Amino acid sequence: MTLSSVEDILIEHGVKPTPQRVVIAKYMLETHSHPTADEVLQAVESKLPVALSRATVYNTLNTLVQAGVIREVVTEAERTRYDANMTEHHHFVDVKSGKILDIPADQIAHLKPLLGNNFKVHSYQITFFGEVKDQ
Amino acid sequence: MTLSSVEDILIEHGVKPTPQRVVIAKYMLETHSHPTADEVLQAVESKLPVALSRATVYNTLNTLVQAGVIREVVTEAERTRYDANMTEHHHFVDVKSGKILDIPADQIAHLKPLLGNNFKVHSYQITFFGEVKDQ
DNA sequence: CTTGGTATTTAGAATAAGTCTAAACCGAGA
DNA sequence: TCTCGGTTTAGACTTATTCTAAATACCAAG
Ligand SMILES: [Mn+2]
Ligand SMILES: [Mn+2]
Ligand SMILES: [Zn+2]
Ligand SMILES: [Zn+2]
Repeated sequence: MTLSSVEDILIEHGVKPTPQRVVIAKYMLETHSHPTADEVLQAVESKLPVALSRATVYNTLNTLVQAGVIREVVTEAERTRYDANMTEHHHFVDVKSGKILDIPADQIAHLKPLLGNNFKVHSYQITFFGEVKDQ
Repeated sequence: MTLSSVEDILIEHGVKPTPQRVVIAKYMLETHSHPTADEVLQAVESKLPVALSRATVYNTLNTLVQAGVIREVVTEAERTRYDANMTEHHHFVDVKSGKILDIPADQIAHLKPLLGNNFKVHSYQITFFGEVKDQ
């Protein structure tokens, strides 16, 4: 992904493409690792000629979430992760490695999930967000 | 729920029933509110003749999780909630009130969830925990 | 009952993710 | 070139949770 195509994506989403934002968005759009803010900082700071502040990483990630470029992923209480895969999908956490894999939504259309034989599901959790009408 | 029946439950789970643990477990077993550690502390401290330490609340909640008396619920990044409902179920977060409701697992056996007309689902997330076989 | 060892509790310090603040910086116009 | 609003920065701050070290409770053996 070229820097200028990342710029285009930011502009399309109404985000002014500063060097910090471009480099962070580029990293998010290329990785599949569902990184934490700190992982983004580590991965990206060497790509800029100036120092990159932790505050800027958080500011940018929050801006990108607001703009609909990325989303937050909450799989553990300790920290938030970020994900540029905006297709409807869920997550599979490998408890051994901690790695988070994407599961396309249509792949679990029939519950008692048959994800394929490569996944051994210990447990899963569905969390709904919405509104309750009565009381 | 009587104090001694709570004691029995703790003993059955291999947890020594101290006054602090009994009072915390009793509260957890009676509420349906998926409280945070701090909410447990608030609700319970007046029930003991001695001061109750935050550390004891966390120690006890962690002990009860380990023992299988309660479980952790992670619906938001900011803090962990606790739940004594150990039946297979998921959670519905009312984004207006923040309240968390239990959804029995069999109630969503057919996806594209029909929870009944009292729930307006904005979004939902399924998180699997398990092991991946290939890489 | 004593005594000593182990588990538990406690207050407060420490840790760590995330936010806030105030000053410096930057870039698009006037 | 000058100005101004938006952005970035370092570091302080907040807050949930854990850690620490001392005090306490409990219990078994003598
Ligand atoms: Mn992906
Ligand atoms: Mn319940
Ligand atoms: Zn994802
Ligand atoms: Zn529940």
